[in-house]
Amino acid sequence: MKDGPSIASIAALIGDPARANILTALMDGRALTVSELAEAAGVTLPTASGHVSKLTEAGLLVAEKQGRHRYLRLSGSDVAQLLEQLMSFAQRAGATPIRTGPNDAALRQARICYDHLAGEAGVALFGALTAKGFITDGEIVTLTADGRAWFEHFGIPVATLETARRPVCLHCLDWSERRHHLAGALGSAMLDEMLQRDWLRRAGGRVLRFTTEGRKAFAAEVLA
Amino acid sequence: MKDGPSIASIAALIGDPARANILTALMDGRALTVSELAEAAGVTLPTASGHVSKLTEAGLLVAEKQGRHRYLRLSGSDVAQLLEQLMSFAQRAGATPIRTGPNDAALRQARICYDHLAGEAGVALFGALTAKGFITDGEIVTLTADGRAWFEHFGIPVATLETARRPVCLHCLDWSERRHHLAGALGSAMLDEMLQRDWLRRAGGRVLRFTTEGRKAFAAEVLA
DNA sequence: ACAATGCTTCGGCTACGGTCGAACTATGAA
DNA sequence: TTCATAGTTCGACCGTAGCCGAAGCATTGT
Repeated sequence: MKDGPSIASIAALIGDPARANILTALMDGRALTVSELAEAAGVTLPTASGHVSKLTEAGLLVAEKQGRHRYLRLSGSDVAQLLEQLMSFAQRAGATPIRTGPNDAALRQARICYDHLAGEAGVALFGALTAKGFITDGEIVTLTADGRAWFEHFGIPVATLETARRPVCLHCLDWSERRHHLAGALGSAMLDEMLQRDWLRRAGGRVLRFTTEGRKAFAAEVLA
Repeated sequence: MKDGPSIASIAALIGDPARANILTALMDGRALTVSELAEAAGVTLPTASGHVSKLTEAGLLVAEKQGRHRYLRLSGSDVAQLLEQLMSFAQRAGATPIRTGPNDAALRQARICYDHLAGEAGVALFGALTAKGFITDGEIVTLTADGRAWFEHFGIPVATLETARRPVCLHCLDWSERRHHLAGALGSAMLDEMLQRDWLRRAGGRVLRFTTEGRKAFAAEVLA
């Protein structure tokens, strides 16, 4: 009974613990070397090398050679989205006793999802933007005229973003909140700008932490 | 480096060929017995039984006992959506040479995705409904007043649907078309109505085939 | 009560795939 | 040229998990 593309191979690829670790380690959108991935996955270098080649062959990762290093990143945000979706299942499945780690709470509050803001803060941002009518919340999220003005004023060169091939607005399902947050070029630029302003900082892995001033400013300028 | 819920276990669950077959066999939304699943997956009954218990334990399937039969179905449309998303990867990954089977073309044209219409026809339906302003194409797809009237006239008791707990409108990503199609209670009711009118018929597995009259009527009454 | 059917559990077999150490290649530095 | 570091490939080891046949429950039918 052949029925659509065979999902088994791709799922099995993600299903190995070491490879899953590699993939989640890359979910902050940065590119890591094979050695770094080996450490992240808790395996030796040769093992990681094998996994990486399988993942690139399947198109989940892309490699970029630079000198004697090989930098690997997720091939696109769609991969990140798939992983987030799997997380949302893994969570409620409760197959694992969910021994909520120390940084788990931090992850829920604010984290990087590929290249944009996720977690409570990400969902709050998305909600505020739609509530104010800056974006229309749709299958294809679109930017309104008001929104364009606001983003420009915020310091994001919207016009420049639109010339690129990448979709400006996208949404992405948040595994911890089970609601959408802003992705796409705009989501990426928004996160960059907030990091630039030192509203929040990377705190190891995917965790993002607000600075005290940043939290205030975020509430006042964006959410309010 | 603990980082979010562990996706490996859930992915590994889907990653086994026999289990993947079981899951795809259930993607038409119907409930099948363990024996039927065993045949679909190409394994013996004891083997299938073991797989099924793992899948139910993980919350991907739900069981319903009826006499000495045990009917199994996907636990929800979100599972179907996850599977469709995996298919979209499996497809472009090209890990498998994609030897496009005979019914592959048929699958692309019209098929059942859990309980609603998918494939070219499903995407066309969704497009037509949005183009006419019957639904707004959003993160949360909503039904407009015009749309409500149209669906009622088409023979779908919208008010009744809204009393149920299930969301009326949802979208679902189509693996073959890479665009959204209509899901949710409305999508389900729409498919039921079209089957009722004999516009299309189940043709084995998930494949749907238009009747000649059905194709005309669909084009005239819905797409036009 | 007995047989038949649908499913689960058990025990044992097998094989696939992940893992590592060691050897090899390639790039860059001294 | 020589050494050091990053990565790949190879060979061997091992564990896990899928698979089946046989036996055991449970439910229905006669």
